[in-house]
Amino acid sequence: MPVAAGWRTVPSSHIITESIMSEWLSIKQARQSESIGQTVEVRGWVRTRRDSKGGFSFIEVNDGSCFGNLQIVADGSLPNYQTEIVTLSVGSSVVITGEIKASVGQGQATEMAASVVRVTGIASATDYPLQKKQHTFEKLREWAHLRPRTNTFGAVARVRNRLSYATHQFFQNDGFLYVHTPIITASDCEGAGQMFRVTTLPIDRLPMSNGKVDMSQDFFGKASYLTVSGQLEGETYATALGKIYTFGPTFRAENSNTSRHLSEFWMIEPEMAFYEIADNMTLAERYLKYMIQDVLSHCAEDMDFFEKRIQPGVTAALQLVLDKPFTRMTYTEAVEILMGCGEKFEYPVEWGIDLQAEHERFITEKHVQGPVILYNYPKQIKSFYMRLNDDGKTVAAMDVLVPGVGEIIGGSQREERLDVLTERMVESGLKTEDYWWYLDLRRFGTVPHAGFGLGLERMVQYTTGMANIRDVIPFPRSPGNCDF
RNA sequence: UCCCUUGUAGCUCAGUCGGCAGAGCAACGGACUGUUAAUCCGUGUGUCGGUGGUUCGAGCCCACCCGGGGGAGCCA
Repeated sequence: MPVAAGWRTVPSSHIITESIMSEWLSIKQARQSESIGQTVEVRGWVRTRRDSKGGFSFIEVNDGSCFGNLQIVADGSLPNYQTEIVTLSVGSSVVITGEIKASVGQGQATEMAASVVRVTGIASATDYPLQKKQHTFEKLREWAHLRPRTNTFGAVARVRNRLSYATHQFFQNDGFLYVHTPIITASDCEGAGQMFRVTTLPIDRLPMSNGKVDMSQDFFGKASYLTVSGQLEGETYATALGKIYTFGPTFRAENSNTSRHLSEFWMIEPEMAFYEIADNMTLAERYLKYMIQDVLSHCAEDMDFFEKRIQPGVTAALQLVLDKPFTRMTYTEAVEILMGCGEKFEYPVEWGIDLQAEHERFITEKHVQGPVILYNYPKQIKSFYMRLNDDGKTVAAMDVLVPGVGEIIGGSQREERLDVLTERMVESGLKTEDYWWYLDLRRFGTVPHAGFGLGLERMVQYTTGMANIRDVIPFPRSPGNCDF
């Protein structure tokens, strides 16, 4: 057990003379019945205070270690009862020493009988924005610096943390190597939408040459951008070290205003040498199931909250994902189902079109009622690096669709044949010389390989049932919004 | 970017036909022998998103601008 190392809010010169009074427990520990009988210290923020008829007060304290609060019973005989305790407002920070006891009241196993209540910081009740009631998520976005103090955002933060941890566990246990791909890149990779420009040029007086901006004078001597994917760089390490994964921030300058898109988000991209499309699907399914299992077993209290207050049925849906193998379906099969289902779609279905949200939703929510892996898409609607199938018209691409969120994973087997890849690049209007290093992977010891990308925020949405992606990342960046 | 919708007290919202700006919660003051969003009594709360216009008179009507939400496209 960690021992409080003389932590105080007094000036540091005073700390040395203070003796260690009692053990510092997290609220999570203090709420467990094994802690009954101990005299300990807890530190956190006041969630609510209720004054009782008997001349004493209940203070609920939370420190983020778990969903629940610890109920503190502060007796009227405490020296600072009238001066401080009865004025304790929501959001104030406290350090409280007392004995953990079995709770007399309903709703909690333990409570603390306070012997010392120290107030480290008052949150003025008239100024503190968070009230002891529900706020809309839209309002809480305006207070993104304070929203982690609410039940919902605390729970989201813990689930997000657990999903990140589970990601590393899963890949590390499987022998994958964590590779850091660059954030700043000079290659307009994949042509995957608009990129953020990175520059040190003065925007009010750009150096011009022949009527165009002279990029040779920029920091890197050429145009550079924030990455939209670490995939191409990831492939270089996979084709040397076998199985790798990246996990980092990704940027898209698309003017997307939806509940499923961010301008800055976190992506996990495994890339595996000697993997074919079927191996890729198996890995994606194992990975998703591992994360879900991990969250269900380690964030039970938070998941109870999401089940009761955010999206009833979310835990049963996740449990179902664990129990059932993912349905695998070719694009062609999906199109046949959509054309024969009798459903009226806004966008008509025919072979060759990119599937619309309504089509994907029908497949995953109505037809399969669970996760589905669609694969072998028409080559026209997919990227140049995806491996051309023998039929000459489809590529070995795969999307994992889940109910509610839609596409959670996109991936493919990569084109390992130099001649086919070069031809596809030319078709796509890309300059092969810009990708000389990428093509080198096919020139020197080329191997079949595959990989995929998973958007962490969409995974957090899926596991928590949170409706808007802006509420599953601490500080959301979207068009027109870069506050905090 | 397009379509729809919305902006009024700290928060959630009502505001009729264009005629004095109004509820709940929070806050504040008080009461109450163990409370769980405690309860009860009392008190106050305003750049009606902004700018301009119509009108004797605009929260309400008109124009433009800004922000929020939902849907679509793009994708993860």
